[in-house]
Amino acid sequence: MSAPSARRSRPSARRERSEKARAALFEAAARVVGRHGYAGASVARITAAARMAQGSFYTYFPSRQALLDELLPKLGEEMLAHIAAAVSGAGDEIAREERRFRAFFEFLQRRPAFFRILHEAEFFAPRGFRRHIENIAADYRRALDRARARGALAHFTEAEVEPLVFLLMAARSYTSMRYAYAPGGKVRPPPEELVSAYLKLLRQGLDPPAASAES
Amino acid sequence: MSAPSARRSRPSARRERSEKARAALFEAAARVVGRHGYAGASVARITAAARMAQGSFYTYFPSRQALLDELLPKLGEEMLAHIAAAVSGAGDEIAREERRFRAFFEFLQRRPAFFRILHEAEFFAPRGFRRHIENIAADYRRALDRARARGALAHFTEAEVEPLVFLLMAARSYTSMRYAYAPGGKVRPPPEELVSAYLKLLRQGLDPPAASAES
Amino acid sequence: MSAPSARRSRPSARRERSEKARAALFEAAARVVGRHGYAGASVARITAAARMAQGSFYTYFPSRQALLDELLPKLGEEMLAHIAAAVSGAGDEIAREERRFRAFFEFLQRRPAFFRILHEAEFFAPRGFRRHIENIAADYRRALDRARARGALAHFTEAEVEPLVFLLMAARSYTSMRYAYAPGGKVRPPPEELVSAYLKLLRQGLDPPAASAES
Amino acid sequence: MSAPSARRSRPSARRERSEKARAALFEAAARVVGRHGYAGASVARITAAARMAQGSFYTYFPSRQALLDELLPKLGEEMLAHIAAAVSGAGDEIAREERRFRAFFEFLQRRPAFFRILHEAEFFAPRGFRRHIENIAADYRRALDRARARGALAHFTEAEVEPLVFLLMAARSYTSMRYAYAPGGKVRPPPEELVSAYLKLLRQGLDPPAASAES
DNA sequence: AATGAATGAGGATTCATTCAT
DNA sequence: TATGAATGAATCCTCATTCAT
Repeated sequence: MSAPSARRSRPSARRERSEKARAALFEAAARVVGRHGYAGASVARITAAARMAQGSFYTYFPSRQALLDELLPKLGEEMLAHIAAAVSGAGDEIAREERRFRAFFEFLQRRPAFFRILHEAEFFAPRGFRRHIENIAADYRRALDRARARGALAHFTEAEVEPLVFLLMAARSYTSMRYAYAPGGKVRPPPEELVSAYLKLLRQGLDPPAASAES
Repeated sequence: MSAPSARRSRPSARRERSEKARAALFEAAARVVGRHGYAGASVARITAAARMAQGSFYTYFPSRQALLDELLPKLGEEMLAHIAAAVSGAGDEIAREERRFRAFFEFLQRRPAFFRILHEAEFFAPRGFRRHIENIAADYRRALDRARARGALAHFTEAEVEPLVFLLMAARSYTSMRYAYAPGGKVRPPPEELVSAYLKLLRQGLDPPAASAES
Repeated sequence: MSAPSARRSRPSARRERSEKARAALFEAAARVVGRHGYAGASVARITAAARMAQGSFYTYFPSRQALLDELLPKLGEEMLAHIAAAVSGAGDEIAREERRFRAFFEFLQRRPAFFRILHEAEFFAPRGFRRHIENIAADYRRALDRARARGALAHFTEAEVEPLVFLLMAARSYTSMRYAYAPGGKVRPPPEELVSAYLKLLRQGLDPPAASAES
Repeated sequence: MSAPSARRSRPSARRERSEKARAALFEAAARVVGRHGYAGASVARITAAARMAQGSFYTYFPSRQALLDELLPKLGEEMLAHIAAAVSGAGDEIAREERRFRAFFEFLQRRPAFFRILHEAEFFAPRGFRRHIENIAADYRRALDRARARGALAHFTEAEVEPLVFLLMAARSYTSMRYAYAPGGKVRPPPEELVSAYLKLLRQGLDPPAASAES
């Protein structure tokens, strides 16, 4: 009764359409979360933004949470790429960290939705958040390991590298909440005092060497 | 139109009972948020935990949000007191910061609910979160100003002190998410590597002075 | 164990205090209904306006509804008095009705709360509304009966007098909703066209006598 | 991205079912308001009467109020149609008004719920009430303008026509409260004395021409 | 595969009335 | 008698998910 090839298109074409729809949902979700937060990212809103029927959502994702949990890791990769590009070719490790720090804020500005997605994910998309943190931390870890191979960070033990990674991540993530976010979803560049304070901390610690020598 | 005081029970007795009920709601809310998060802290659950009728809630708080917003600042003061006690009498500024850092983690362990209350507040009780951050930052700020008066932190400019405050707050807050939280609401002490890495960073920065000189 | 006369004041003094409190609640209720409508006239608001504890309300009235039901009849008597004063000494029955009509609108302006109390009572205080209507109608009825005794309204049968009463009440009550109410609880005087149209209707009916003769 | 029409049931089938559900809610609401009043017309009751889940309500109406506000204008059009049919072909303007007056009461009897819906709407569905009043008044206005074009109502000025409209509306609306409503939601026909008194008023005013001349 | 209507549990809040003090 | 805290039923609305078409 049915004529298979006539009735439906080639499997690959189907696959393609499917991928497109998934991607559209992603895009829509990012926009919606950026504007309304995870809590406001109802399936209704997301599908509306993707110009799709509400029910169709469940063809592409098993649940609302599943999509939300993929959101951050996906954008996180963009962020990593952006930072990697910024770092390439910099001088000593602190110069490289400065590039990373600034690049992080640049990325926030370029992709303002990312700010909200990143910061809310911890509670609204915890699986996604963890995956993202692991991705970023692993990347950072590789960078610091290479730095150590080059002789830098010499006074930190092997076991201290991971904590160090989180301390550096802390610096940019936490301060971005304080210094980058402006009402209305706007994202500002970091004030220079923040960058310089950070760099001084990285170069010499809390106190100048002389002071530490005397103590 | 008003009656002599002998005619009805001391107003103070009522006041007292009232205070008790309010306090019970606070306690209950802290417990509930600790276990279920802010999102799960429905008025129904909170009043049930306080063994009280749902409607009674509104005798003590104008809204659910109002209570939730008071939660963190209140516990934050406890935290501040705990840290202040721990710091008193320590040596140089870095030793003091070590005490603060450790005391922060101690407090998390003593008051496991605080961990969740602190970290979720940013999104579920933003007013309370901001008040808390301001309280903590102001306190920190005073500490660093005193340190500078004693000659420490000499290479930071006046304008860099506030950023520095947030960098220090970042260190403990962000790493606690990674190192202190264990599933089931358990809170662990920080690994020694975290503390030592932090202290090295504060003493000498990323690279030992010699190394940085040579690079 | 008790010394009666020392402990409490004379019964009449008590009665007096009690009356005062009741009156205060009335006043308060009228104010509150005027501003917030019956629906917004919660016991809490009324007692607050009367500077009294919520619970005390039930010493003076068996229920919220009981007070609300007394409100309109009470104010209605004031209104009757006002209208009666205005009518006294006027000429023919239509001149008298003009006085009543205008006096009704004057009263609404003098007592703006009355407007709302009157119009909402039908649904929120139906017993009070019915009592009020009966009072007004009975008064009107007496006036028309006297008019008939003077030879006016000669073409109406005895049985048509009551309907007539309601037709006259209709005119002022219904048109006040349309022409007297202004947003913000303000009450305006009736436009002259309303009064003149009404009087023409009363003097000659819809069509001038000549016209009706010709038809 | 959209599918051929053969693939799923005709959209019209869905549309139809949807219309049916909306209509069912209307019907249910009219019944419920008729019996319990607007205040008792909870979404729970309405949906129960329409044999539908509570949540489904919001597929068809954005809010409870939105439905309630549509109720009266909708029924009002039915009423207008009923009255228009009754009036057609009557003689002079007063004969026509008699037809309208009687038709109004007939409609109340045919649709007993309308009585309550009409009278409570002023406070519980004010937007709907205003729309309804405007509809009715506009219709009336057209009728009187036509009458004037035919030479009737000659002694009223242009500016007095609108007030006149409201005086006529007043007559039927207000007296229906008194004469048509019976406990239990029953609606009675108007007593003949009401009709005759009304007509005498319209034909000759309060006093017969002779009497008024003599006074 | 796509649609969008249907579901129903769950949540915050209000308020008349009761009651212990 | 006066107080004001306590009660708990009732209400509107949201939304993830399911399901018939």
